[in-house]
Amino acid sequence: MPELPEVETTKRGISPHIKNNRVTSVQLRHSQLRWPIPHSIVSDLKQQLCLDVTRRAKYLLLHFKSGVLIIHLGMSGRLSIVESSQQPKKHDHVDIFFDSGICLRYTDPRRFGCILWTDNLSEHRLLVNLGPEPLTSAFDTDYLYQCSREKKVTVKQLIMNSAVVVGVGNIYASESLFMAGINPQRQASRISKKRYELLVAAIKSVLQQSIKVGGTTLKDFLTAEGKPGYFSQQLDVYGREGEPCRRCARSLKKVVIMQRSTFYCSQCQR
DNA sequence: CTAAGGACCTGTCGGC
DNA sequence: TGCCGACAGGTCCTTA
Repeated sequence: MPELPEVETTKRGISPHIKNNRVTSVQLRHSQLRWPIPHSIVSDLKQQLCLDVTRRAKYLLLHFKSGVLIIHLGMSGRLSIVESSQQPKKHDHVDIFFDSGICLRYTDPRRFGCILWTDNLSEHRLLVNLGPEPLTSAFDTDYLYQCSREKKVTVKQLIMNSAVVVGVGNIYASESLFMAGINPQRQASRISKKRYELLVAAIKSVLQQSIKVGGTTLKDFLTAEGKPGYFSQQLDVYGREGEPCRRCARSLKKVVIMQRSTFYCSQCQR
Protein backbone atom coordinates (compact mmCIF):
# COMPACT_ATOMS: atom_id res chain seq x y z
CA MET A 1 0.00 0.00 0.00
CA PRO A 2 2.32 2.69 1.02
CA GLU A 3 4.67 4.76 -0.95
CA LEU A 4 6.18 7.64 0.96
CA PRO A 5 3.25 10.02 0.42
CA GLU A 6 0.82 7.50 1.91
CA VAL A 7 3.04 7.04 4.94
CA GLU A 8 3.36 10.79 5.39
CA THR A 9 -0.39 11.21 5.03
CA THR A 10 -0.94 8.46 7.59
CA LYS A 11 1.41 10.22 9.98
CA ARG A 12 -0.52 13.48 9.62
CA GLY A 13 -3.80 11.65 9.96
CA ILE A 14 -3.07 9.73 13.13
CA SER A 15 -0.93 12.30 14.90
CA PRO A 16 -3.71 14.60 16.14
CA HIS A 17 -5.51 11.60 17.61
CA ILE A 18 -2.65 10.06 19.52
CA LYS A 19 -0.04 12.72 20.27
CA ASN A 20 -0.31 13.83 23.90
CA ASN A 21 -2.71 10.99 24.59
CA ARG A 22 -2.08 8.12 26.95
CA VAL A 23 -2.10 4.43 26.05
CA THR A 24 -4.49 2.42 28.16
CA SER A 25 -3.87 -1.01 26.68
CA VAL A 26 -2.49 -2.91 23.71
CA GLN A 27 -4.07 -5.91 22.08
CA LEU A 28 -2.03 -8.24 19.86
CA ARG A 29 -4.14 -10.59 17.79
CA HIS A 30 -1.55 -11.74 15.29
CA SER A 31 2.01 -10.87 16.18
CA GLN A 32 3.69 -12.68 13.31
CA LEU A 33 4.54 -9.86 10.93
CA ARG A 34 7.83 -9.67 9.06
CA TRP A 35 9.40 -10.10 12.47
CA PRO A 36 7.48 -11.08 15.55
CA ILE A 37 5.99 -8.14 17.37
CA PRO A 38 7.71 -8.14 20.77
CA HIS A 39 5.07 -9.07 23.29
CA SER A 40 6.76 -6.77 25.77
CA ILE A 41 5.13 -3.76 24.11
CA VAL A 42 1.90 -4.73 25.85
CA SER A 43 3.44 -3.79 29.18
CA ASP A 44 5.97 -1.25 27.85
CA LEU A 45 3.27 0.96 26.37
CA LYS A 46 0.74 0.75 29.16
CA GLN A 47 -0.04 4.14 30.72
CA GLN A 48 2.56 5.82 28.57
CA LEU A 49 2.02 9.22 27.03
CA CYS A 50 2.67 9.46 23.30
CA LEU A 51 5.03 12.42 23.04
CA ASP A 52 5.31 12.70 19.28
CA VAL A 53 4.67 11.01 15.94
CA THR A 54 7.39 11.29 13.31
CA ARG A 55 8.46 9.59 10.14
CA ARG A 56 11.86 8.42 8.88
CA ALA A 57 11.83 6.91 5.39
CA LYS A 58 8.68 4.78 5.41
CA TYR A 59 8.93 4.06 9.11
CA LEU A 60 6.38 5.68 11.39
CA LEU A 61 7.81 6.45 14.81
CA LEU A 62 5.67 6.79 17.91
CA HIS A 63 7.75 8.39 20.61
CA PHE A 64 7.24 7.60 24.27
CA LYS A 65 9.26 8.49 27.33
CA SER A 66 10.93 5.10 27.56
CA GLY A 67 11.34 4.35 23.87
CA VAL A 68 10.01 4.45 20.35
CA LEU A 69 7.50 2.23 18.60
CA ILE A 70 8.67 1.61 15.04
CA ILE A 71 5.91 0.82 12.56
CA HIS A 72 6.36 -0.14 8.91
CA LEU A 73 3.35 -0.81 6.70
CA GLY A 74 5.10 -3.14 4.25
CA MET A 75 3.16 -3.70 1.02
CA SER A 76 -0.37 -3.90 2.30
CA GLY A 77 -0.35 -2.32 5.76
CA ARG A 78 -2.67 0.41 7.00
CA LEU A 79 -3.20 2.33 10.20
CA SER A 80 -6.55 3.72 11.13
CA ILE A 81 -8.18 5.52 14.01
CA VAL A 82 -11.36 3.83 15.14
CA GLU A 83 -13.71 4.00 18.10
CA SER A 84 -12.55 1.63 20.82
CA SER A 85 -15.80 -0.27 20.54
CA GLN A 86 -15.34 -1.10 16.88
CA GLN A 87 -14.99 -4.84 16.32
CA PRO A 88 -11.82 -5.99 14.56
CA LYS A 89 -11.96 -7.60 11.14
CA LYS A 90 -9.89 -10.39 9.65
CA HIS A 91 -6.57 -8.63 9.13
CA ASP A 92 -6.71 -6.21 12.04
CA HIS A 93 -3.68 -7.54 13.89
CA VAL A 94 -2.97 -4.93 16.55
CA ASP A 95 -5.00 -2.40 18.52
CA ILE A 96 -3.48 0.32 20.69
CA PHE A 97 -6.15 1.89 22.92
CA PHE A 98 -5.90 5.44 24.19
CA ASP A 99 -7.52 7.18 27.14
CA SER A 100 -9.43 9.43 24.75
CA GLY A 101 -11.56 6.46 23.75
CA ILE A 102 -10.03 5.88 20.36
CA CYS A 103 -7.95 3.02 19.09
CA LEU A 104 -5.00 2.98 16.71
CA ARG A 105 -5.57 -0.10 14.56
CA TYR A 106 -2.93 -1.87 12.48
CA THR A 107 -4.24 -3.80 9.50
CA ASP A 108 -2.04 -5.79 7.13
CA PRO A 109 -3.25 -8.72 4.99
CA ARG A 110 0.19 -9.72 3.70
CA ARG A 111 1.99 -9.06 6.97
CA PHE A 112 5.16 -7.73 5.33
CA GLY A 113 5.12 -4.82 7.73
CA CYS A 114 6.64 -4.69 11.17
CA ILE A 115 6.06 -3.28 14.63
CA LEU A 116 9.13 -3.06 16.82
CA TRP A 117 10.19 -1.34 20.00
CA THR A 118 13.51 0.38 20.67
CA ASP A 119 15.01 2.43 23.46
CA ASN A 120 17.86 3.54 21.23
CA LEU A 121 16.41 4.81 17.97
CA SER A 122 19.54 6.42 16.56
CA GLU A 123 21.39 3.12 16.56
CA HIS A 124 18.57 0.92 15.41
CA ARG A 125 19.68 -1.48 12.67
CA LEU A 126 16.72 -0.65 10.41
CA LEU A 127 17.41 3.07 10.46
CA VAL A 128 21.12 3.43 10.85
CA ASN A 129 22.06 2.89 7.21
CA LEU A 130 19.36 4.96 5.57
CA GLY A 131 20.18 7.68 3.06
CA PRO A 132 18.78 11.21 3.20
CA GLU A 133 15.10 12.11 3.03
CA PRO A 134 14.23 13.06 -0.56
CA LEU A 135 12.51 16.31 0.42
CA THR A 136 15.44 17.72 2.38
CA SER A 137 18.32 19.81 1.08
CA ALA A 138 20.71 16.96 1.86
CA PHE A 139 19.30 15.23 -1.20
CA ASP A 140 20.67 17.34 -4.02
CA THR A 141 22.30 17.04 -7.42
CA ASP A 142 25.87 16.80 -6.15
CA TYR A 143 24.92 14.12 -3.68
CA LEU A 144 23.04 11.89 -6.11
CA TYR A 145 25.63 12.37 -8.83
CA GLN A 146 28.38 11.29 -6.44
CA CYS A 147 26.32 8.25 -5.42
CA SER A 148 25.97 7.24 -9.05
CA ARG A 149 29.67 7.05 -9.85
CA GLU A 150 31.20 3.56 -10.07
CA LYS A 151 27.76 2.00 -9.67
CA LYS A 152 26.92 -0.88 -11.98
CA VAL A 153 23.19 -0.73 -11.50
CA THR A 154 20.48 0.99 -13.52
CA VAL A 155 19.35 4.45 -12.54
CA LYS A 156 16.05 3.03 -11.35
CA GLN A 157 17.84 0.72 -8.96
CA LEU A 158 19.96 3.61 -7.78
CA ILE A 159 17.02 5.79 -6.75
CA MET A 160 15.22 2.85 -5.17
CA ASN A 161 18.23 2.02 -3.01
CA SER A 162 17.39 3.19 0.50
CA ALA A 163 21.05 3.67 1.34
CA VAL A 164 21.15 6.30 -1.43
CA VAL A 165 17.82 8.01 -0.84
CA VAL A 166 14.79 6.82 1.07
CA GLY A 167 11.16 6.85 0.13
CA VAL A 168 11.28 6.32 -3.63
CA GLY A 169 9.08 3.29 -4.23
CA ASN A 170 8.24 1.41 -7.38
CA ILE A 171 5.50 3.74 -8.58
CA TYR A 172 7.31 7.00 -8.04
CA ALA A 173 10.58 5.67 -9.40
CA SER A 174 8.89 5.21 -12.77
CA GLU A 175 7.06 8.51 -12.48
CA SER A 176 10.17 10.49 -11.54
CA LEU A 177 12.21 9.02 -14.37
CA PHE A 178 9.47 9.89 -16.83
CA MET A 179 9.37 13.46 -15.59
CA ALA A 180 13.16 13.69 -15.89
CA GLY A 181 13.17 12.10 -19.35
CA ILE A 182 15.58 9.34 -18.33
CA ASN A 183 15.25 5.72 -19.43
CA PRO A 184 15.00 3.58 -16.27
CA GLN A 185 17.31 0.94 -17.75
CA ARG A 186 20.20 3.34 -18.23
CA GLN A 187 23.31 2.66 -16.21
CA ALA A 188 23.50 5.02 -13.26
CA SER A 189 27.16 5.75 -13.91
CA ARG A 190 26.50 6.88 -17.48
CA ILE A 191 24.24 9.80 -16.77
CA SER A 192 25.45 13.38 -16.74
CA LYS A 193 25.30 15.66 -13.75
CA LYS A 194 22.96 17.92 -15.69
CA ARG A 195 20.48 15.08 -16.04
CA TYR A 196 20.79 14.17 -12.37
CA GLU A 197 19.77 17.71 -11.63
CA LEU A 198 16.54 17.06 -13.54
CA LEU A 199 16.05 13.77 -11.75
CA VAL A 200 16.49 15.20 -8.27
CA ALA A 201 13.99 17.93 -9.09
CA ALA A 202 11.59 15.35 -10.51
CA ILE A 203 11.75 13.12 -7.43
CA LYS A 204 11.08 16.05 -5.14
CA SER A 205 8.27 17.33 -7.32
CA VAL A 206 6.52 13.99 -7.73
CA LEU A 207 6.64 13.19 -4.02
CA GLN A 208 5.65 16.68 -2.95
CA GLN A 209 2.74 16.78 -5.35
CA SER A 210 1.49 13.43 -4.13
CA ILE A 211 1.76 14.40 -0.47
CA LYS A 212 -0.21 17.52 -1.29
CA VAL A 213 -2.98 15.46 -2.88
CA GLY A 214 -2.99 13.21 0.16
CA GLY A 215 -3.13 16.21 2.41
CA THR A 216 -6.15 17.60 0.67
CA THR A 217 -7.85 14.20 0.61
CA LEU A 218 -7.17 13.85 4.30
CA LYS A 219 -9.98 15.03 6.48
CA ASP A 220 -10.48 13.34 9.81
CA PHE A 221 -8.97 9.90 10.19
CA LEU A 222 -11.62 9.00 12.73
CA THR A 223 -14.69 9.83 10.72
CA ALA A 224 -13.46 9.60 7.14
CA GLU A 225 -14.91 6.54 5.50
CA GLY A 226 -12.31 6.64 2.75
CA LYS A 227 -9.21 4.57 2.97
CA PRO A 228 -6.22 6.61 3.97
CA GLY A 229 -4.12 4.24 1.86
CA TYR A 230 -4.28 5.13 -1.74
CA PHE A 231 -5.54 8.30 -3.33
CA SER A 232 -6.49 8.07 -6.94
CA GLN A 233 -3.95 10.20 -8.60
CA GLN A 234 -2.73 11.11 -12.00
CA LEU A 235 0.03 8.71 -12.93
CA ASP A 236 1.84 9.37 -16.20
CA VAL A 237 3.39 5.97 -16.81
CA TYR A 238 2.92 3.52 -13.94
CA GLY A 239 0.47 0.77 -14.84
CA ARG A 240 -0.11 2.26 -18.29
CA GLU A 241 1.63 -0.24 -20.56
CA GLY A 242 0.33 0.06 -24.10
CA GLU A 243 -1.47 3.29 -23.39
CA PRO A 244 -0.39 6.51 -25.10
CA CYS A 245 2.31 8.68 -23.56
CA ARG A 246 0.72 11.90 -22.34
CA ARG A 247 3.59 13.85 -23.88
CA CYS A 248 4.16 12.23 -27.29
CA ALA A 249 1.27 9.75 -27.63
CA ARG A 250 3.59 6.83 -28.32
CA SER A 251 2.63 3.52 -26.71
CA LEU A 252 4.19 3.15 -23.25
CA LYS A 253 6.50 0.22 -22.54
CA LYS A 254 6.90 -2.10 -19.61
CA VAL A 255 10.11 -3.82 -18.60
CA VAL A 256 11.11 -5.74 -15.51
CA ILE A 257 14.07 -4.44 -13.51
CA MET A 258 15.07 -6.49 -10.48
CA GLN A 259 11.74 -8.32 -10.59
CA ARG A 260 9.79 -5.08 -10.45
CA SER A 261 7.54 -3.77 -13.19
CA THR A 262 8.86 -0.59 -14.70
CA PHE A 263 6.99 1.68 -17.07
CA TYR A 264 8.40 4.26 -19.44
CA CYS A 265 8.17 5.99 -22.79
CA SER A 266 10.91 4.93 -25.20
CA GLN A 267 10.52 8.18 -27.08
CA CYS A 268 10.57 10.67 -24.22
CA GLN A 269 13.02 8.79 -22.01
CA ARG A 270 16.57 8.17 -23.20
C1' DC B 1 32.84 -4.32 -0.81
C1' DT B 2 28.82 -4.81 -4.71
C1' DA B 3 24.95 -6.93 -7.01
C1' DA B 4 21.40 -10.43 -7.67
C1' DG B 5 17.92 -13.45 -5.98
C1' DG B 6 15.08 -15.37 -2.31
C1' DA B 7 12.14 -14.88 1.28
C1' DC B 8 8.10 -13.37 3.79
C1' DC B 9 2.14 -13.60 2.96
C1' DT B 10 -2.65 -12.93 1.28
C1' DG B 11 -5.77 -11.18 -2.13
C1' DT B 12 -7.20 -10.30 -6.81
C1' DC B 13 -7.53 -10.78 -11.58
C1' DG B 14 -7.33 -12.83 -16.19
C1' DG B 15 -7.41 -16.94 -18.87
C1' DC B 16 -8.90 -21.51 -19.75
C1' DT C 1 -18.47 -21.26 -12.08
C1' DG C 2 -13.96 -23.09 -10.65
C1' DC C 3 -9.19 -23.63 -10.68
C1' DC C 4 -4.37 -21.95 -11.46
C1' DG C 5 -0.76 -19.02 -12.23
C1' DA C 6 0.85 -14.35 -12.34
C1' DC C 7 1.19 -10.37 -10.01
C1' DA C 8 0.78 -6.62 -6.32
C1' DG C 9 2.63 -0.27 -3.62
C1' DG C 10 8.68 -3.27 0.45
C1' DT C 11 13.06 -4.42 1.85
C1' DC C 12 16.02 -7.30 4.64
C1' DC C 13 18.93 -11.23 4.38
C1' DT C 14 21.67 -14.67 2.10
C1' DT C 15 24.52 -15.96 -1.57
C1' DA C 16 27.78 -15.37 -5.31
